[in-house]
Amino acid sequence: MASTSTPETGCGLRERKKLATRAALRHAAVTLYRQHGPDSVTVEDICAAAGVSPRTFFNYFETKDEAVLSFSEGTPQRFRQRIIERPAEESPIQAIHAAFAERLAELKADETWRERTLLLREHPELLPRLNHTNRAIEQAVIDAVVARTGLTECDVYVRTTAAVAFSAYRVVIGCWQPGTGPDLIDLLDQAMDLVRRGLAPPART
Amino acid sequence: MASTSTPETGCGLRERKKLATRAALRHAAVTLYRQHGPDSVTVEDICAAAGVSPRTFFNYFETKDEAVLSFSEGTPQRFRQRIIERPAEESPIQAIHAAFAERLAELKADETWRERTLLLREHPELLPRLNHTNRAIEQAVIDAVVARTGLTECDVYVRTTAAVAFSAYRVVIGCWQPGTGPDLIDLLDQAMDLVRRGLAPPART
DNA sequence: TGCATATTTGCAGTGGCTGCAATTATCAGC
DNA sequence: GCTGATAATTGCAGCCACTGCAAATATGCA
Repeated sequence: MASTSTPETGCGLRERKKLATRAALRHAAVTLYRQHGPDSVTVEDICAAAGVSPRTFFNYFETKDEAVLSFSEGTPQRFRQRIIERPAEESPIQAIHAAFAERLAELKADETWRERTLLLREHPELLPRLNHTNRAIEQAVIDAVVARTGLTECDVYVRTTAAVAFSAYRVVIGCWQPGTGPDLIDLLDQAMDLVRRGLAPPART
Repeated sequence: MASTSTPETGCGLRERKKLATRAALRHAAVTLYRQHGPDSVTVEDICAAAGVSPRTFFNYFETKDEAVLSFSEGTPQRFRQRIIERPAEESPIQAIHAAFAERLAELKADETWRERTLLLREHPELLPRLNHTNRAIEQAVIDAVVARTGLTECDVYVRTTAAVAFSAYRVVIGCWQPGTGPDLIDLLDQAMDLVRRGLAPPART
């Protein structure tokens, strides 16, 4: 449990209880969302399943969906850092590609992430509500490109690169079919290859 | 007024009244949003300004934001059609580029669109809530690429092309500075050029 | 004019979300 | 262990977005 939380668990009882409550709420929310559909689950239901009062829910999450959709703290920062730390000779898009590949390799093994991915496939109406999270990550990519190039945040090259790379990343996750289809990383390579070639149409078979 | 509505105004009084009410609600919503900020405006406020009952608001729009953010009916279909009708010798990305350029040329002249653009600049917290609209347009682009290539909707090339092109389009609108900066269409050409070159880093000056 | 049909409205209710103040649980010093 | 400072949980009252339903009103048409 709490697999999306930062591993440095505080030693105090208080800290541990908070982590546990957070995890319980997350788990209850995902489970109930998958069982009954997002709109048929109330905050009250989630709290009943997690054993806390409804009011407490909003001490942990700002919105009902956040219990299901939010990443662990620091995810955008880690994206940024990873891209920045790639070898200097890589072009921005290459560095982003490599950083995304590293990240996907981790996520493939993360049980919580896989469950959330399933949930999003079962209830696509949730996708729009991911926007808050997505924007944070896209901003992280922008920051990283700024750091690598010295250009400004408003530069068209900077913004286009970040937006294009991130949309390829999302496409890949959207196309992925756990189990049956090609591997996540292979899909990412495929999409990034298309981008590198300027989206030239594929040869007809 | 009602500049985002389809021009074929029905001749009957009923039709005209509905159009007028819709336009009044839209106008009141945008004005109040700009004056007081989206979260300080209630549906009741909007209805008071438009002279209808609060219950009526929800006969016209599904959510409060929709009065401000939704496009006119048929916008996605028109996007799709425009892309499909480009000359067959153009590659998908070229066809999308051309269709987007046509669309932007229209929008530049649309008073309502400019006002909404200003609103989004003043209150960026609204951007995530555009997702509903954005997804409809991206789907239209996907459909168009499917029609042009005969590939399936789930094909990685199809999805990547649509997502990348549309994200470039959004970047352009986001970077645009009405009045002071470069022209919208020039920005689009710039971004699409970057995409065609596979986001190769710009030459250092 | 008068009937069929659309539109508007009021009303009652659900549920997300918030501020506040009271209660309960943890912690640190002794 | 005991105690006061501090933090987390909870209940409560309330705002507001949004919905279904049925009554009232406006429009279109014969």
